[in-house]
Amino acid sequence: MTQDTHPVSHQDENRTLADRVCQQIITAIIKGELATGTKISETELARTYGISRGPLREALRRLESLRLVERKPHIGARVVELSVKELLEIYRVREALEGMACRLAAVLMPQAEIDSLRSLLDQHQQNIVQQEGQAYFQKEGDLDFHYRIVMASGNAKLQELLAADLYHLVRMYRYQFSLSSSRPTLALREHHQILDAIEARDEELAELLMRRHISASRRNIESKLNESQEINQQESK
Amino acid sequence: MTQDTHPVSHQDENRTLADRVCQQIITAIIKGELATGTKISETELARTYGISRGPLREALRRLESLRLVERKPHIGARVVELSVKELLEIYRVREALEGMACRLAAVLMPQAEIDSLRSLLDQHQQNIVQQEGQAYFQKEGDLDFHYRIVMASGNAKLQELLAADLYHLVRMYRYQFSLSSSRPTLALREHHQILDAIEARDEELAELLMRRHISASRRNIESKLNESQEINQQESK
DNA sequence: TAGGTCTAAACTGTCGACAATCTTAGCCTT
DNA sequence: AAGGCTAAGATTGTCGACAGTTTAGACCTA
Repeated sequence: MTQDTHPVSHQDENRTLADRVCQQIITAIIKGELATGTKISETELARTYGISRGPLREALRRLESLRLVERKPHIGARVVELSVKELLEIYRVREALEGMACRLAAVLMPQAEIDSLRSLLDQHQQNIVQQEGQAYFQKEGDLDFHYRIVMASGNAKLQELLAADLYHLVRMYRYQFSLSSSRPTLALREHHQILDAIEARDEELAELLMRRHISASRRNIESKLNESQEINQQESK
Repeated sequence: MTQDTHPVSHQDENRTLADRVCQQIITAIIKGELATGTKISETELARTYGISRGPLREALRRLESLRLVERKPHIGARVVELSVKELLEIYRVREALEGMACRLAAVLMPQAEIDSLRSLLDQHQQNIVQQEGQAYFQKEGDLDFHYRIVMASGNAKLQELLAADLYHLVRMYRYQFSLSSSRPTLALREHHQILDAIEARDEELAELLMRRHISASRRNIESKLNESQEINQQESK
């Protein structure tokens, strides 16, 4: 997802210290610079970013609400562990929420936005052909498509849950598991079908297709990850 | 919702100051003791609870992630304003998420838990008859039913989004708008039907019925609130 | 040598004070 | 008199220090 499509406006030097550092840590975590499971020392991290522990704790608390770190009282914060199980859970949630978002978008999305989104898909097509591959597409471009539909739902709660919260985790999993779609052409066709349904103002179909699309992604990931990688799912009491 | 069915275990005197105060403020907000739209003074509220501003800010941060307060940098925190619009948005989200939860529960919920839930519904029946009315039912009992199904989904993300986050807001709206179901008997019958579908392990039907159930609630609220009350939907830039 | 206990170091939770920003009230200008 | 500017007050953001808890390691015991 590109920076400027993001809901939070980043006219950087106006915000609070905790805000900026929080954003930095998010990036570091998503890109894996702070490895999963790492214990985060408040003192040390505060020194690293050149701030006091106060703002840093605020940033950590925000990261906790994004489910990027876990905190336990008197023990400390660690970067979350990724597990196939959780990833699949997230896809169930996305199936439900984005399905609803798509249904609402089918009613509300202005024709102009539909046209614009259509051209975005054409651009994705170009990228697939040019790069002969899946690199760009599933990594950021795919989220752009989903992001736009969520925004078109006109439902602030949906936007907040998906775009502001869940997508951080999705991006993290993609980076760390190197998840690029093994089916970029198929996924693109599905995107077009979804947009067709929206353009036809067929809410029922739009929701159905979006749910199928995400469900297919989930099953794809499921079969791929269950055989190859074996991510350790730690238990924590 | 009763205290002990809650996910966070409250063996009170073991937790941190911010934890306890956070819980207190949540209750105060939900019950309306801190009126909606009220500006929260950190200094004053800290004095009220006899703690320093540090833990209080942590509590406020937590409340922000629950969407019970809104914070703006350098300006302060205020209790959220309630609006019909947001309440309806929440019901859309619930329809999507609880529909999915119900689908999963239809596969996973153990028979013993189904039986237990059935007896809970019987108990609700008693309450409706005894109190000749809707007071108890929709207020806390209804959430108990939904809560149990969400828990039976076996999906931690769903549980977290619904039970830990969204239900606080739902309870707040119920308190403040005095929302008790105008159709307790009908709602109870729907609950039974949903449970029937789960017991029959019919995921498709279970999801459908739950979505209809919540959707009906939404339309009910919609028609009731749009005519009678006129909640002011402030704009904030 | 294995296990348990105790002690010390490290870390998180909490507090009070200072700095930066916003708000408000008064004054001046037109 | 109305509107804008300025300065003082209040409030939030940030910092450094202290207190309580956890953790790690050494020492002792069996």
